[in-house]
Amino acid sequence: MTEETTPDGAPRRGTIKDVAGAAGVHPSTVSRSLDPTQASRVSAATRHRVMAAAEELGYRPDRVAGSLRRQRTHTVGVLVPDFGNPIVAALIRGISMRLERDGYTPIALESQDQHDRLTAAIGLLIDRRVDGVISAATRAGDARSLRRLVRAGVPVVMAVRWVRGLDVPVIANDDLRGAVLATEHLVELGHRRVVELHGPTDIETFNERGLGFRSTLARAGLDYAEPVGYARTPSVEEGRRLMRLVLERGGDPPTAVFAHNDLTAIGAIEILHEAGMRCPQDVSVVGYNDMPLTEHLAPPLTTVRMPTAEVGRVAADTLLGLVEFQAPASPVSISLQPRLVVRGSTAALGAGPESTGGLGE
Amino acid sequence: MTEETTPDGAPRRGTIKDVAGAAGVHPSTVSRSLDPTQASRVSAATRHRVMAAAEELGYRPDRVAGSLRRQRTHTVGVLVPDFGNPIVAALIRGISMRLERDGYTPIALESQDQHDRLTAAIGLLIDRRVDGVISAATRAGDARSLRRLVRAGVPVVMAVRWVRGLDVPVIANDDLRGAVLATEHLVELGHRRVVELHGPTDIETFNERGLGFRSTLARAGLDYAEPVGYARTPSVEEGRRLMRLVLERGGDPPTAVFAHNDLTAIGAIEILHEAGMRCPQDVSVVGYNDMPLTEHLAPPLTTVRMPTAEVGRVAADTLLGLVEFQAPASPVSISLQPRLVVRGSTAALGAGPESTGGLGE
DNA sequence: GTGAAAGCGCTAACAC
DNA sequence: GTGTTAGCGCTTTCAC
Repeated sequence: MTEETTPDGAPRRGTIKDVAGAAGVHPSTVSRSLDPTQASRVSAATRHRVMAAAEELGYRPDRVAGSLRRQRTHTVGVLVPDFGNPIVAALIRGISMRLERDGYTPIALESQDQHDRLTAAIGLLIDRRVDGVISAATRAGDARSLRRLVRAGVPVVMAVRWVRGLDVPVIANDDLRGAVLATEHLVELGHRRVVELHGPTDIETFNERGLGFRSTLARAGLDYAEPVGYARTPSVEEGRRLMRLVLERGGDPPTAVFAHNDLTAIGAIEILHEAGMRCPQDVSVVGYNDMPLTEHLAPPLTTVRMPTAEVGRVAADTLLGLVEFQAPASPVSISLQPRLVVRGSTAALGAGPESTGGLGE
Repeated sequence: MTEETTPDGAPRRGTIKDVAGAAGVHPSTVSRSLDPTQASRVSAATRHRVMAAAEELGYRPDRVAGSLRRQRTHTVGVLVPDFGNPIVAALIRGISMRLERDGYTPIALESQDQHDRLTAAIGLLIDRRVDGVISAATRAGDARSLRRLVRAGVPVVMAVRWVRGLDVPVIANDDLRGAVLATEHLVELGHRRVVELHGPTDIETFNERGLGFRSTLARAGLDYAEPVGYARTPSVEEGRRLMRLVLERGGDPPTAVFAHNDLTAIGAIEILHEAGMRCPQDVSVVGYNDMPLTEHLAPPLTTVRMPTAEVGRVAADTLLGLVEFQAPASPVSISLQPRLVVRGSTAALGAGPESTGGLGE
């Protein structure tokens, strides 16, 4: 088995012509034999001869050439804000698994929540001729950039995060519902002074959570106060800042806190402890996301869990629908249902120390 | 501005011919004008005319066609075990940032630590004609699969994880050193009965940590016992299992534990608590990775932090060296230095409760 | 059922 | 400094 090499030493990759030569047929016959949808138009005998030759030579069709010819790359752009975000990890996995089934490859790019990076990533995806794009990185100012994809004829789906004014399918978690679950939980525990720590307002996800919070308070006949501020990022530091603002506002401190995010909740609990208040005995705290390790905190965090991998699966499914068939007249929008995970950071109002969760000291 | 459309309604994308027509030049002149390395061979006047026309038409070169013609996709495969792993997130970010600088696009694929998925991913990358591959997903049995890339003439670099018997550059964390730092810390705190919770042995990273642990004990004149078992995965459950085995072994329980992984450490601490031992008052525990939230645990985890984003950057840098120039005769191997982060889960032997870390009750 | 021919969009070697 | 020509590797009409 002699191995041809190119001038720079790399082995020359076999092409369809090599296989054709070895099998004694025309290249087009090789192409047909290897394409499952066309294979029936080739006689069984020659098809087997071709497959044997291809196997023998270790031939693998060049997907780049195929892409150019077919004007289809079988590639999907996936725009995410941050690879370090556990939500993103679950989303990407859901997307990849679905794409894989249909032979599509994801090209995942990170915006780091910077508008310019998102814009650049979109340009790149257009230049690389992806067949579609799933964006989970969209914030308020990004509609124009995404519209560029739409104008270029690239099917787009928004997943998890979405913005108004863009006529594309949205596959998201039902964040309004999640906030209702969290807030109802606190109300049912008897809490009457409940505040929220609101996430960044340029991400609709958080605005929905605010809506759910507000409406639940109203239904329960409780007072609602405008947030003391809005987190600039979903982070521990911002949770600390907002919680400090709440305590500094004066008046009776809240007995329950709904944080729009687990990290924010963690920061809030730290500040409460530093102020001499115990969680959950004095103040109950609910987070959002159920990120890894939240169950191992002290106290273990009560939080809202979202089916994010499923969102990814459905988003990919929807996108492939657009790619492989026609765009449906009106974009579907799907909300998947979150679920409250009750742990140790919430307790009945005035329940006292005996109801503590945590690692048990 | 009339917009041509294809039969199925998508706007027809302008090609180099359209620009050539608009500028009144030959397509090759357009190509030269738009390529920074060739632009000097075109007169300033026509170049400007071409650029204006390209701008006007919103022309963007088709990277698929370019890839086929140049036999270079400017694409790099990145093989990772798990998108949900924070180490992986940092690695991917380091890699992407470096690749971006040179106009390369990462194609990140997840093996989920399954050999067959890794093999399939490698096949995919070959078919898509990536210019190089960075693998952080390599385990003991995967050398053959990776060798397929080498044989296909694709430059390969191993990052973070590596295996023996593969003649490619390795950019990794110095895990032996990290284990030495962790173990020395425990020894210096006066601990004499120190055990390790050993990670999966098909990942060299963990074997290195075992080596560092063992050698440090020897140097300190302390007894070393073979591990009671090996974690099948780096997880909380496996930490619980191994710690339980240690306690069941009988004899004096250890006063210090070196876990090869943060999650394992967390599981171990849980079991210690359940057995009525306090951390760090009765037993000190060191983890490995410094994953997010470890500082917010009770007690905050003492652990080893690795410069993983930097590993990614260097790995990408090394790979691009192989891609753009020749392969250096002998593969370089680089180890980056970890650093011990001392927090509340370790304390001096017999220091008593007053030295407790944690959120302070 | 198979072959011939054309061409996806681009770039590079070669002319002039 | 610019145009001409060829062709990357494949798929897909169109003949027969």
